[in-house]
Amino acid sequence: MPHYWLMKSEPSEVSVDDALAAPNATVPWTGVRNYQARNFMRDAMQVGDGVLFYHSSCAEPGIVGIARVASGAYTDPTQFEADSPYFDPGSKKDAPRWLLVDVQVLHKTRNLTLPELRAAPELADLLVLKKGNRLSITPVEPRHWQAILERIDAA
DNA sequence: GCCAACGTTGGC
DNA sequence: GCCAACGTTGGC
Repeated sequence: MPHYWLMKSEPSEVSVDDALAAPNATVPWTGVRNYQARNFMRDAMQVGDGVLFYHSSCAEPGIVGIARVASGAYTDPTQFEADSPYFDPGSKKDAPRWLLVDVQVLHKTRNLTLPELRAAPELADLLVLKKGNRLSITPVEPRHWQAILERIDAA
């Protein structure tokens, strides 16, 4: 039983176009520094899970691509790189604190914007739309996944 | 740039 | 274990 996820990326860091341009359209999802998001990757994600690629902190936030989980969780190397913005001096090599998965973009979509998502009654319970939500990785229910695919094709 | 909301830290 | 202070996220 596959799971579905929404994963946020700042396009100024890694946009969907950046990901598509990478070898095999696959990028390591570096920089997750939140325990809940890490635990999703570690405990629940499986290779092949569906991913909604979301652009955050930009002019037009929204879902911009369909992707898949392309690896199991493994150590995020940037936590040990002193010159990285994701450096974590508290993480030890023999007990890494942070993990990542590889994400493969399958195709771009039109930008299904945040206002559109908010306007869709069937998406009222989508976690990323909840007030105060800051999680960079959230699970997506199958009915929401389906509704979002339909919304992308519509319009 | 502002600010609401949330997570983390650290003193006690 | 509590909670105030602080830092970060992310939409606007």
